Amino acid sequence: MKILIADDDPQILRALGITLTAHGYEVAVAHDGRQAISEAAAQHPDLIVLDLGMPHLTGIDVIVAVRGWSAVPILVVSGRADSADKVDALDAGADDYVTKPFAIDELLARIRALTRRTPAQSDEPVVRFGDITVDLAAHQVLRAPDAGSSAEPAIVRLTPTEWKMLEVLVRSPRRLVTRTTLLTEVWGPQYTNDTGYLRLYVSQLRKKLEPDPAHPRYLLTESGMGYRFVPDEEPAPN
Amino acid sequence: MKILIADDDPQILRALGITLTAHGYEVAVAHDGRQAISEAAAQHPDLIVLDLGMPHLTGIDVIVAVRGWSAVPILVVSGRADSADKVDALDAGADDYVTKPFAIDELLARIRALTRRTPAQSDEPVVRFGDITVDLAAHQVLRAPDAGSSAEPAIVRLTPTEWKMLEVLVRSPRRLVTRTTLLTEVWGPQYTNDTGYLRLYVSQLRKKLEPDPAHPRYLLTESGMGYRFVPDEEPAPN
DNA sequence: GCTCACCGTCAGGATGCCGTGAGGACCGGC
DNA sequence: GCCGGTCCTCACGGCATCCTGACGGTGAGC
Repeated sequence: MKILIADDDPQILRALGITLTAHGYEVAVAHDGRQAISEAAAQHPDLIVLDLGMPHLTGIDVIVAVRGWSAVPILVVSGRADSADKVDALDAGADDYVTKPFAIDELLARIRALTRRTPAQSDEPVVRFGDITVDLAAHQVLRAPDAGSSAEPAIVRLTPTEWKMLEVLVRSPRRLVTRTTLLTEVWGPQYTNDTGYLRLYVSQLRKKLEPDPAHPRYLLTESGMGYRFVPDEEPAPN
Repeated sequence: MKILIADDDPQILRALGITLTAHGYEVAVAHDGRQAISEAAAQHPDLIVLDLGMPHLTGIDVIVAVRGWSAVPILVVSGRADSADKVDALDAGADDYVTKPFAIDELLARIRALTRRTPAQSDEPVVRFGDITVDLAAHQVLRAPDAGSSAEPAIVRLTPTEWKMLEVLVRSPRRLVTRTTLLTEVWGPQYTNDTGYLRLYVSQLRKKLEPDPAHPRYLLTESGMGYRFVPDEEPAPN
């Protein structure tokens, strides 16, 4: 769940960012109206927390611009408590309006209320290699059936640890992933020196994903350093 | 566009009724919590303006009850400005919270904001799997009769908790639903660690929905991660 | 050819998670 | 007050997952 915070006060920006991150949200920021619009377009946030009093563009302009192409929930935060301001913002397309100063608990509750109506729709990518399809959003791995057969794609069952490991590798295609980063990402920050699980789980992943586990083609090992996920470049029709 | 106003103060009730009628809304009224629930069920309003401080039932109870079967927008009006009250109401399922005294213009703008958002999601689908039909809009689950029999579809009775859980799963077909998201969606944002209810309700849902509860086909469990609803694709030959 | 470090794989046991039944607490209806 | 329904707690058997230890293979350096 990604939230875009648009505010020209760096202090508020920072405080809000910390709070939202602590509550499990992914956070993007913008310092003025123009940036708010471009970030909203680039990041596809699931919600926008928008300060009305920003330079370059008024908050109303930002709302109208974003509403031009997106139905993302917009929560306006403003120092002005005048009802005319609220009416203007809400009628421009905002979904909620909170006046400063506000209780952070209330803001969080309002964020939950708004995101409750439009759940998820994350645009996580789908990674393909060989006859394997990794769907990051659905947490699912599928194996395409043999060519010519019209059977269903088969579900590849992964254990939680196997999945986390595959996720880390697949999110950094073609890049070397150090043994220590793999350990900390999958098992936690306190795990730093390998005692053998890495080799085990790489082995099991290869057994489940590689066409020929003995000669890996996608999950490569860099001796002494770590592992590397390499998707096949061109389709390789041969 | 029909709005249900629930308030025990006849003066406010009357003033709001006149204003809303003048703005083209159809108006229904309730004088206490119990009546609010029954009117909401009978009238199917497009929005509910709910006073928190009513006799017979607290406003929170009304929200929870209505949310048990309906997603109608709920705008809470209350004399209490304490942020804890706001958080409780919003987390119970309210969509907005306005403190008295309020400007009538602002209330109207918030009503417009809430009603603007809902028609977009009026495409409540009907989900089918096996001999089960889940009607999200009607909040009903039906089991088709045996083939050849000309009997009526039987209604499958679900408790409120079972329904919420099924709804969350069915709304994300094929996607893994984490244990924590299930908990927060069904029991509320403050519930985050399982103490066993999840397993219990999944078990009961399977007992009511699965053709063979011992070998689930639609409500699958991903050990260590969560659950997944998988509708059947095409018949899947061989 | 030898050593050594590193990697891949297998099997077995410990741990934690899952499904399910029984029973108590609570609440609204009669 | 009694009763039916719903929700939750607790306990137990079964199983998936995880980790450990051991063994063999490979390649680099000498």
